[in-house]
Amino acid sequence: MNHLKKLRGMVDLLPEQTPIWQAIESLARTHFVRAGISEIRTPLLEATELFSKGIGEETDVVGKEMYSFLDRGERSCTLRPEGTASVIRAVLENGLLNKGMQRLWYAGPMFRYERPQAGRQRQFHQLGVEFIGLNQTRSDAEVIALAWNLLQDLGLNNLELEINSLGDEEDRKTFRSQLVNWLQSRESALDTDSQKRLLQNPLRILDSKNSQTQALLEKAPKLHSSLSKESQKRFASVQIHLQALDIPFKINDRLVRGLDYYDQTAFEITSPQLGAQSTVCGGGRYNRLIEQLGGPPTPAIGWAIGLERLILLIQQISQENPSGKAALLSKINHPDIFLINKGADAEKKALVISQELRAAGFIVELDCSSGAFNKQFKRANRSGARWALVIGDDEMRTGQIRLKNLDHSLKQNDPIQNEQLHPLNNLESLMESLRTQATPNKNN
RNA sequence: GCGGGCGUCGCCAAGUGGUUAAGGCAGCGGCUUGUGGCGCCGCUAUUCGGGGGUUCGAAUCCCCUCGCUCGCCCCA
Repeated sequence: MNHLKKLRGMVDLLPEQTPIWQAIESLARTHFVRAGISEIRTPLLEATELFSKGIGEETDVVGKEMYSFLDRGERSCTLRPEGTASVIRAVLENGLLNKGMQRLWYAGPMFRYERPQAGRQRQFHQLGVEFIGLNQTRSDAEVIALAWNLLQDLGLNNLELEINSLGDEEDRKTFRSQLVNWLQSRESALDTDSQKRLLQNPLRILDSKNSQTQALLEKAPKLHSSLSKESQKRFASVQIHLQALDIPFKINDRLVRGLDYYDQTAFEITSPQLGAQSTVCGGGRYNRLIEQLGGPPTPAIGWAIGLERLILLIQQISQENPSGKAALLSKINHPDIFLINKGADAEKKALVISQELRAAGFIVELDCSSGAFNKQFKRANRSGARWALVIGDDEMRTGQIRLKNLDHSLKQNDPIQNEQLHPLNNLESLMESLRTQATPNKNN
């Protein structure tokens, strides 16, 4: 077992974990359908240039986290580190903007070459939304509400929505020079990372985790006060709409986000229960990106949810409250019927019956072991199935199939409910009985 | 890229220099050729992530390496 191991930062999703993924995906899909949002699927692999141009050369994602390599034609390729750039590329390349504004969602794996830690992997999964061609502040609120409502519907309490306005390019330019001026005279008080950023990306200093730097920033110039009248009005309007939707939020003056393309509204949804990597959902407006990638000037806004972090949260909340909504999501589909069978003729008949029952909509597990009956019963019990259906030589002889309720509590006291006989050649009465006595699966 | 913690069976582990590496769970087989929850019995690591060294003797000490994990940076 030493050789065939997955690469660092890659993760297998095992059968017991996939139900929760499916539950999230299906709930998300219904939210998107209701909101008139269509799915888009783009390649995992893109030309490196798309991301360096789109996300920004100076960002950490592009500078040190891209999963890049040369293909056989010596082209530089990169496994997508995020979804937005690819979606915009696809929209432009396929002329979708000619059909008007686009409301899109996507889901799938993303790749960043970083050291893994809790809530961070090299291959991870995002679920994202992009509204392209809209600049009204109502669309900001709608996009945020979409994320918020989905997370609520997944049973997540305890989330915090933080919003900020980064203003437009002009606003940021004036703020940047103010901030740099102010900080330069106090450079020695900054932590070393922030000192480096003073030259490269000074706005990022604002969300430094260093407490001394944070204390210093208390007195620094505020981004808010550099916003133009229009940007301020815009931000106020976003807030009014969020209030109208009863979505609680906090304004975080320090929220700047690490991708270069953000403009105006930026937001994050975090959970205090996640440890160091606490952001579940991040997003914002990006009104310049499309032009930057060669398209017509087009406003847009979007977000992405990190699915691994989301699932981490759901699992924590499920533990705290095993009967809550979040806990129901990881429910496993146990079979309705476990088919116990032994003997050449019986096994052939059982195979046929299993198909008929499945065609009728029942979840059926067929035991193919030809093993002793007591072994098969043990497996039936473990499978979590509600019913055991038994076919052996005796049943073939009498033409009666045996249906047993596997519910433990019924064993001794109620033999009638515990075992029934049904004709082998006409499954109608069996199916009828299964339907009318349909009970929820035991074992969650 | 930089720090901290950890690597003994599929999982959880005891063992911290002395001759056969506890135990529990799961798995398989039996008690019980055709009837499940319980019980009892048996089986399942020539080997302690890998390599090298010290020693009469190493899972236990030293060095190197690989992997996992948490944190920093940054992000979902």
